[in-house]
Amino acid sequence: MSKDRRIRRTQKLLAEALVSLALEKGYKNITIQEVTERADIGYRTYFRHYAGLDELLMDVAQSRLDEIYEILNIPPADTELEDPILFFYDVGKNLFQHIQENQTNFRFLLLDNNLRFVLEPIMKRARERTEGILSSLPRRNISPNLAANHIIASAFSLMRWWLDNDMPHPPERMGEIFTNLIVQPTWLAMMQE
Amino acid sequence: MSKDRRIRRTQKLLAEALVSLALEKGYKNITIQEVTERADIGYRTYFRHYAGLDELLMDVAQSRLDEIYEILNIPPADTELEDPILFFYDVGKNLFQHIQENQTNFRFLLLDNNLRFVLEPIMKRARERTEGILSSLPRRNISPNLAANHIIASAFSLMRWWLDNDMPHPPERMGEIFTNLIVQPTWLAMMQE
DNA sequence: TGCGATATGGCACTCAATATGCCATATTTT
DNA sequence: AAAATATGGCATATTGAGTGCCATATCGCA
Repeated sequence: MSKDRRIRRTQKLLAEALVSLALEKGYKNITIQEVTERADIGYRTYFRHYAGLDELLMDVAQSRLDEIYEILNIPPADTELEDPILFFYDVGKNLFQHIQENQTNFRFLLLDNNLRFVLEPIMKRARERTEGILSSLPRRNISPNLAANHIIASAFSLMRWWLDNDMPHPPERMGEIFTNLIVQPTWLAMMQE
Repeated sequence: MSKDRRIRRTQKLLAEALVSLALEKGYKNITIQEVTERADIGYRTYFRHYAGLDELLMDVAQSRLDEIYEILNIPPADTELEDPILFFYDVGKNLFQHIQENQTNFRFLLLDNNLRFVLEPIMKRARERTEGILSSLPRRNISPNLAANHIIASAFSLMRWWLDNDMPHPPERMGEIFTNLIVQPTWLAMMQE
């Protein structure tokens, strides 16, 4: 916990105001003034916490990311995975499960086109981790870098499709689709040909 | 050709200034003032052509899109394709070919994270056309809508990877990768299981 | 070629929003 | 209870968007 209760209160209110406003009108169309008004926090106070809107946004994104990493508990990069495909399936299933339980925040982060820049570092990290896993494959007609890029980008587009269509399948089914449509084919495309 | 030579001149200069500035500092960080200065066009004149920065951007995007449609010459939606997979391969190959020949404009449009909102209508159109093609398949364990979403989103991420890594493969090879990594597997995932 | 139409350029101005300094007040920590 | 710190409100500087006005330059067309 950070030191002062007032700080936690202020930042919590600002974060909630940002998310709700962005869901209503899009991140691009909201101002710091609006956020402070909805949060019922003095305009002047905002700048004692964040330099601009993007900083608050980054803070919100980091919090959601921390929660995700906590839940997925991905093993460190030098760990030997006994069944990588199963690993991806599990991660996918848990991921979709978590998103379902925190819809508001993930609709905000994933569906607003003006928030892509926030996801960039997150996707980069995921790509690097994935590339590490794929690099252990013997034959590689497609570079692990490209394959990792494909898996992560496709995973994000799958999450977007799912949220955009009001989650027509349960998380388990999404894990299967992720495996059958993305992971398994990438694996095969790297090996065969 | 649009009517007045002065109009064409002004809009051309503004478009070039926008692209070069956005490539240097990112679309998010440029102002109308900067664009008019670099284009050597009066600030006041800008608003006689576009209501804001986004409008000029849309104009640029639309021009590139028109060029692409011209080159790909996609048959109308009610056309029966004899070999859909081959169709996707050809489109992919020509697409990568065209991007290679117009790098500057496509780096600008595809790699700037703050330009995603411009691509949205373009991707929507591509998704709808693709969904139409996939809907003719008999067995469908995965909905044509989801499959189309996957193919188009993956195609865009593939283009991005290619530009970001300074085009390590020729367009023909990219067409193959598009087919082997994305189109063919999607086809199979829809049928089998 | 010349003329009416139209596009451009520059200036002054309003408006909206960011951003900061100052100080009184409220809340928290110890 | 006292010292430390966070907040709120006000005044103000700054930046960039957007507009009205009018003189000038360029264009299309007869």
